[in-house]
Amino acid sequence: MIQSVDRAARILHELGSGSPTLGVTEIGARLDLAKPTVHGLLRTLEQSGLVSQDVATGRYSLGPRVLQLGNAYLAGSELRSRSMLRAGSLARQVNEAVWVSVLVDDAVMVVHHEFRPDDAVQILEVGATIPWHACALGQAIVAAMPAPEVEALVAAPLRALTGRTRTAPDAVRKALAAVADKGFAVENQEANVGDGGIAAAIFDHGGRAVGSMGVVGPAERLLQRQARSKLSRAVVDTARAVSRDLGASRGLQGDPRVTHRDRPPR
Amino acid sequence: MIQSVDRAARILHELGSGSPTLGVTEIGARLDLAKPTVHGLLRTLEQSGLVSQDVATGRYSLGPRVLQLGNAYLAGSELRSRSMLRAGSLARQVNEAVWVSVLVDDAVMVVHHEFRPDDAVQILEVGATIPWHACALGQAIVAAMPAPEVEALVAAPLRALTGRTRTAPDAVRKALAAVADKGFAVENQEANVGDGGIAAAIFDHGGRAVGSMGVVGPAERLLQRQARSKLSRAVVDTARAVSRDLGASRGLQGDPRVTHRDRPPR
DNA sequence: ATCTGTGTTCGACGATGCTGAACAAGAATC
DNA sequence: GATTCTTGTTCAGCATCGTCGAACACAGAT
Repeated sequence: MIQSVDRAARILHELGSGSPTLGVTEIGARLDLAKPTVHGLLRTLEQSGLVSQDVATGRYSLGPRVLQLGNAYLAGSELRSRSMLRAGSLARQVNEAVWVSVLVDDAVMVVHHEFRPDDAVQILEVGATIPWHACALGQAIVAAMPAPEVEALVAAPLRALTGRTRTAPDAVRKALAAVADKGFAVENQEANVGDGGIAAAIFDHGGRAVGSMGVVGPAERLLQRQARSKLSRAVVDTARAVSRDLGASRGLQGDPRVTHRDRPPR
Repeated sequence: MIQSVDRAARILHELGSGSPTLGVTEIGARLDLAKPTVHGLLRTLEQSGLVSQDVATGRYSLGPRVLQLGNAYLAGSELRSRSMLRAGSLARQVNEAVWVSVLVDDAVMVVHHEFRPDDAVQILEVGATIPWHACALGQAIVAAMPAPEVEALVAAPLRALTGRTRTAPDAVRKALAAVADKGFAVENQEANVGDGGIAAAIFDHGGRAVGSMGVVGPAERLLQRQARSKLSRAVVDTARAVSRDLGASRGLQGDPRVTHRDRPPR
């Protein structure tokens, strides 16, 4: 791992989380780096457009190029491109908003947002992140991951977003087991009061959970008995169809997780 | 300038433009770097989530974290946050879609997209880029920039996107002079056939052009005589209001570019 | 089975980035 | 209004850290 690049990435991450603008000294304190070191890193990042400095205050913030890169990521995302059509069909079929998401660290990030067909004005949520344990999208992915990775996620401290968020490790484990058993996850106001969701994992050709998709909306509408079963079936079917598309895209050779080199890194 | 960080940024840029997935050798060839060098950089970027590797093919692509950063950039952008309300008013007033943009290198990037009020289904264009010389948003910004920077942009080769795109340096200079004179730019199918736009620059407290905003839509609707003058006045007024907001946001002391001599009367 | 292609590892050279101290400017304090 | 904190920035030298050539393991094509 190359030191300076890692530090630069850490600076970007710091600028992206929390305060949108930081000073050299502040960054140095947070990352435990000398002031001139941070300065040099920021200067090169600025030259690449990844960071920009406010000429008036001298403080630094993320540059426009990161947005451009984010857009390029979306444009090139195979999961996104392969799920868009089916997400549209699902949204029209059940008349609800549909989200497609990916796990990054301990949160799911929305990579596609299909609007609820009849709602006029809606906010686009692409790029937004939600703690994995507080939404159906996250629970669906995690429940389908290998046990050791799941344990690492469950063991970390889990923040409560509403009064209904599960934070106790045992409760979360139990919930995940239920999700793995049923094949889909249901969330009832665990992230935002009033909102709920139903989601299922999406797998690639090697059986790895690469993301999830599901419906999102008012809990009372989504989670009443008859809607619930209809929605969950539709979601599971669509997610499975996307998984099939992903698997078919590259001739189905064996599981890449157990192929060649199991040599430990370094 | 730190070498390794600059190279890492260049890799990201390469992954973001053109082919969405690249191999180590290919990147090495494009940037004229040794294979192991590229490999080390990629491994570090991958660990930060900025890049991800396809386990099956071994090729690399942008990682989900860049999208997260892009979202953080939007959330923290002062230009965006200060123009959103006024962009909404403008869109409702003239019943057209409104874009707010920033210049990055030789293209404008859309940082905010206000939908045309009565259109039901529209595609969100935030993060998209358009060559500066082929749209009103770009011409408005560039016409308001210092002469040397303008010259550098005009001197570079300009690509034609439609039959109406101006590419000859002299023609572009003439157009920019007209824009600077009138205070707004008009584009007629120079980027996409059928589409046109009217835009004006946005300035910060130091008089620097930090972006632009304008209306976008079918050329025949926007550019007919009476609509054109009504729209251009509304756009100019709104852009000026945003500029005022930006200037007022940090107590109006003197212009930082012209030392202390020209202190404005208070 | 051979061969070119890939991504990857290793080790040693030396360029390269890190650090502590010192600098100029602005803001806040009294 | 002078003082005393800050802040972002510059400059050196030493040692670290990243770079590169050659060699490896595997995949697909010949």
